Amino acid sequence: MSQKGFSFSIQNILTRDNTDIENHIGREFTELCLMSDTELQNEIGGISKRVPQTCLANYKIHSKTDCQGQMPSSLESSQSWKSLQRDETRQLSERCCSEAYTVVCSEHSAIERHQEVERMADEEEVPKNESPGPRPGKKRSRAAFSHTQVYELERRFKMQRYLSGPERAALAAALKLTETQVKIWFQNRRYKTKRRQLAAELAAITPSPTTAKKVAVKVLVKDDQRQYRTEDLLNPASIPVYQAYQYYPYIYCFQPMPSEVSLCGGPI
DNA sequence: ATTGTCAACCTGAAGG
DNA sequence: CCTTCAGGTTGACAAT
Repeated sequence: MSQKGFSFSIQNILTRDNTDIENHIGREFTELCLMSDTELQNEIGGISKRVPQTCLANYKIHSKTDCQGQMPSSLESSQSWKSLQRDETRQLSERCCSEAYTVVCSEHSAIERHQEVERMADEEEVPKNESPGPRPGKKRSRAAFSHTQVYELERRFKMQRYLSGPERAALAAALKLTETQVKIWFQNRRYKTKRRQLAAELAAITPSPTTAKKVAVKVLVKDDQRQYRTEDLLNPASIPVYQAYQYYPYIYCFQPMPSEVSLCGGPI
């Protein structure tokens, strides 16, 4: 069975369409979800080097949800499921479980409750009117939005690049995010789009290094020896050109500089 | 260890 | 004054 080049799509996960995955792996979800972590790793670990852990977790959670409504007791005690609920793997489980699990389960999972408690704690620490600056003594956190949240945000962004206040509030409520998170996400997304657009335009007009134009330059110093007299330098036409250097339009920026000085007009 | 990604954050400007 | 924006930076995290 060849598994090379196969990877899960978010759509697979969101729509719980397991057919593709099962075809590639040659096993059913229900079989996989009863395996130990090691067995599962051996079975499907090589499918995607890029997101093995995420896939594994999604795979397992999917298996779990597909076994509803009666959860097999073997699953309940499954090592990976238990591990997902441990603190050290909380982030992984938040990322991978929230959407798949909550879609199926009407009651809140332990993970969701954990998220809620954490969110409430955060809101208590930072009053709503206060600007969200760095909190002294507390490490900056970087939430990882779930697949569903990102999918919905992207979908909405495709439709409209800007949200009104009520639209933002509605979307935030629907995705269980704060309005600030949605606002920042849209800001970052717009900036990202612009950056990529600029990069693409730049790439279109910038010649590649292999096609860089070669021009002649004069060699003024060689082996620490001046090659020309001062009067020669005042009369450049007398100096023969050296052909071996490639032309880089911004090469004048790359002079030896003190460490505090940045290149090309940075802060001095 | 390095690199890429991205949510969070900062600054300054604009608009009400 | 407050909010939102663009543009940029920071820092956490995962992949390599």
